[in-house]
Amino acid sequence: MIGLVDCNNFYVSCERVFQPSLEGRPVGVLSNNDGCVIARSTELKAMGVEMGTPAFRLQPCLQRGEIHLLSSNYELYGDMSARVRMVLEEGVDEVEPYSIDEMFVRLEGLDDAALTRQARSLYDDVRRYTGLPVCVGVGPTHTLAKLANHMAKSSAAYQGVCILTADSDETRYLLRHTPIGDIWGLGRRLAERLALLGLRNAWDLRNADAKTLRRHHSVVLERTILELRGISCIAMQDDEARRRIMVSRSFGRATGEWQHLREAITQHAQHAAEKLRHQRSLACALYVFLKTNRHRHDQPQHTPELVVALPHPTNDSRPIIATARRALARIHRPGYRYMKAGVMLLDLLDTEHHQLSLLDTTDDTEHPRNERLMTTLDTLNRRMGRNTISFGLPTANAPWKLRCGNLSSRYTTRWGELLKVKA
DNA sequence: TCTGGGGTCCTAGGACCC
DNA sequence: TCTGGGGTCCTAGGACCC
Repeated sequence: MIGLVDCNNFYVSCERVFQPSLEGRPVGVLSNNDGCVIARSTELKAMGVEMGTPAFRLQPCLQRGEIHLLSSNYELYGDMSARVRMVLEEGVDEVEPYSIDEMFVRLEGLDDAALTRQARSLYDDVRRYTGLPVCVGVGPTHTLAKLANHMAKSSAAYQGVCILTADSDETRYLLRHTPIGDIWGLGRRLAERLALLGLRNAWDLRNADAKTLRRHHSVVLERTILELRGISCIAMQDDEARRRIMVSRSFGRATGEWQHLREAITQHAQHAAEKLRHQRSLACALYVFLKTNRHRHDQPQHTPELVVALPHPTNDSRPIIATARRALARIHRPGYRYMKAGVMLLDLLDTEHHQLSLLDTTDDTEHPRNERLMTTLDTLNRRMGRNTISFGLPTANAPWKLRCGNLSSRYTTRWGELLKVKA
């Protein structure tokens, strides 16, 4: 069987671990730049605040003190996620992180009673050791585990743990009451198209002809149908290496100035290179883009982009930054007010399997030195905080820097920001 | 005034090969 | 008039996820 451990209102819960006064109150966490709501506490959801609501629309509630809005603190959330993973790894053999707040676990060779005990103990352990509330869903396939988790979350009767078998009355009942759009992997588009065929809920789909639907739609749909029947089609993924690495941010204020754009791209290229080294990969190419503010219909729009090859496969920040800057120079057009910039690393290779290029002119003795330099850089930045050492010194108060008006402390990753306890 | 930042997989169609 | 039958690789774009 496969379990899905999903943290409840993850970002909000991370904040509450260190600010217990937020417990029981309507709390939202905002996207970068404090732009819109990306996580909501149960209380905030109950007030009718939708995902993606722009922060400015909530100003009245905020000023009346009815709600709390926090800037997002990814350093904290990332670290809390790693802790959840460690707790799960104590309890089960195989953990597959699916997103920052969800992890699949493999639960094999257990009878019904043992399965229930195991799921319950994962539920208790994560809460006890990290302070985060979770729900646990268990099923014969990823898709059914996902559904079970949804049930555990939405009905208090389950007390946070729901176990579904392929062919029980309970499963049948739940499938009948699950709209197609709520099934993992099937979105709004497909739901609309399937509705035309009279298929409305998961039970209809489970009993539909998988081969025909594959022909008219896609193999993804066929797999989902089989998964709903309890036939596992989605493998656990063990390789953690990403195939693309993207770093992009909206700016705090729009800017068209070359110097500012160059700083933003430099910073993004640096962070991307850091991520690249962390997963032990090399990039062969990169992609750079700029965007103007698409919500400003009164201003001229420009969204240039460019893919360029790197001189050779590398994870060294310097050629990556240099290439990104050259690409920027080619796409930047004066006279536009840009609102977002980004760098994506492409065609990633595993460091181990890399073949040195005949055309690579770097002296062989340079490679180990460059590697040591990058390793030192990463170690310092990891220990002392990101950007302790960086290429180029960004302008103070540059317009491209993020706005984050209500950022909580990085309680678990910065010595200077530890929680203070008053006696 | 103010609207996020990442990812994945699949498909269709073009270019090209024998 | 008639104009094969495979195959691979690459890319853009759609759909979906959190």
